[in-house]
Amino acid sequence: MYLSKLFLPIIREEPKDAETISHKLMIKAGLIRQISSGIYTFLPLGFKILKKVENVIREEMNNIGAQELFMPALLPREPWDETGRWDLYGDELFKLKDRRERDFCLGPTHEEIITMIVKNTIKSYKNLPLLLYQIQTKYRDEIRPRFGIIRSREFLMKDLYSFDESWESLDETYKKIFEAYKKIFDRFDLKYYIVEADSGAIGGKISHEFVAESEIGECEFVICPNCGYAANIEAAKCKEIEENILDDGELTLIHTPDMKKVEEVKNFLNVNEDRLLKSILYIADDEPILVLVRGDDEVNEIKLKNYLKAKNLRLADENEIEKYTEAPLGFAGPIGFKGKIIGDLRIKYLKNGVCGANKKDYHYKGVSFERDLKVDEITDLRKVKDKDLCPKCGEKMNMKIGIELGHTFQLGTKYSESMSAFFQDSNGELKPFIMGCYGIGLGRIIAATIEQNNDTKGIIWTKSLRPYDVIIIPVSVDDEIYKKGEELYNKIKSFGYDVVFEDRDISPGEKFKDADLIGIPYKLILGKTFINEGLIEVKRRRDDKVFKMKEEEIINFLKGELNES
RNA sequence: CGGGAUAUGGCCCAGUUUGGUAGGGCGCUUGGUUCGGGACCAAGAGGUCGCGGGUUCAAAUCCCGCUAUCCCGACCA
Repeated sequence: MYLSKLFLPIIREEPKDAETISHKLMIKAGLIRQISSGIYTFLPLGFKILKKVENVIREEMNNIGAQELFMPALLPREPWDETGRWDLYGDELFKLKDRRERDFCLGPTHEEIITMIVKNTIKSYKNLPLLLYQIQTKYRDEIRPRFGIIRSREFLMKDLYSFDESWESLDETYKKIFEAYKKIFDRFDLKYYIVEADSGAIGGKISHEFVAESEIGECEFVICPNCGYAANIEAAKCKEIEENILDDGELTLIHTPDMKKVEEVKNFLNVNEDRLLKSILYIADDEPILVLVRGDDEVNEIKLKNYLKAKNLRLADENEIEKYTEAPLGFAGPIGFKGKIIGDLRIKYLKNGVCGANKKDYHYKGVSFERDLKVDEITDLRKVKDKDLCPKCGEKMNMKIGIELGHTFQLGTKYSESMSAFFQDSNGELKPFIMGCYGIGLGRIIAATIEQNNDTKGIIWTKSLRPYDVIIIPVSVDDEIYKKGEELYNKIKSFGYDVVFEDRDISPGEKFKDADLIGIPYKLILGKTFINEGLIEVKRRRDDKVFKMKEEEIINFLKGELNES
């Protein structure tokens, strides 16, 4: 490729609408252009890299016997009604109508569609397990698109679906895919964590997220430096912390006018947050439930929902609070509360604490757990925090964020049952498929790679994503040098390397800057070294190391370098 | 959806307080010089100042409404 012919709009200025490194660099280096919020065009260079991502994933999918297919993005409403997701998915689903006013949506994921296809095709256990995947554009109307292509509304995803005859067989399938995923992220030279994720109240048992190490990102998780336990914040468990706080006090009703929030009560009474008891009223499938956590903790609603096995869980509104606690918002408490009360493990150690009195403008102080509270159930309900104890080994865990690259999920029969997708087992009995689904965000792999590999000059591509192997830069416009460059270009190309020839009539500095920005791993520089010594300089992007060599040594050098790193 | 900010040539911005001929840098075109880390000189092309309304002799600038984009938060198989 002659650089003058490449559609490569490089920008010198910092793009004003980009904050994160990968977003800025992708725009500056001419990889992407924004079209609308969360919607991007991949320009030729970006698209070339995207294709590389795609091919690595495709290879590893094919290696485990998964078969590629291609489903539409424009989908009719009916299958979504069968599983209830037309409504459950909510505003995140892009909905539209055709000219006859029929409802359609743009697919955010394809469980319904794949199930529809398989149920009408596979009737026997003899055809299982079955692995089907596609690499296709997904649409999600995200509340807040962010970080360039990391959270966008249209994005390319590899989604794989598995169909098994039993849970045991699914376990094996899952393991196989899990290993393929590790291979994929290893091939991209990404630093990543494998994190336990929430599997939801219905169906699945196991779910994992593959999270790229990064300063930015939206996946919050904890990791134990001792045993390696890692879990998404939504799913993270923690060990009970045994702690002794103060002696019992005398239970007293105190006037706390207008003190509704933990912060206000804390300041008013001059006590620490950990001495307060937060009482939060939830409505779980129409039943009011008072949830107790310590003042400095927060309720993890997913844990709560899973524990209660509730289909619907939400915070009570103000009217419901008045109705059930007989006091306005801010004064709910367990003492005298008539409904079900469940508490977090940590409140067991509460002594001489403070809680709402179910009476406007009043709290109790001197509250002790054992003496004063009647709690129906105690379990782990709080949102894990930095330095909480590991549920496996008891060490202090660290909180981290990162970029979620992939998610694997055992679904079980959630979709097969609601859509009546059955096969006949070896006894001739009808059974629902045991399913799994597994996704990888392709754009995020590019963004995460850039987040992990860059310097002030630009992107430093890793092995499997580099858009080109080598760029040939004739430094001066000297005719002989230019011709030599062109000759070298043809020669190296003939050995199968992906080469760019810098043929633009611009200053040397700009040639170097551009090559560094787009991150080409090796620059072959023809200039004064060549004129004076007859040698060609090879400069490595990764560390700026310069190697001078004769022309005939170049191919061997490249062979060694490019294959190894 | 709450809070904050922005919108002026392809890109980055100044001009708005105090209304009076729309500016700079980068990029682009042409000619010349230059050529080892974002060169220089000269001449050019390119703008409904986000959109709609209002005030005024006169609006990028003042007033009202709307939209888009970004950031923080809430939300998120």
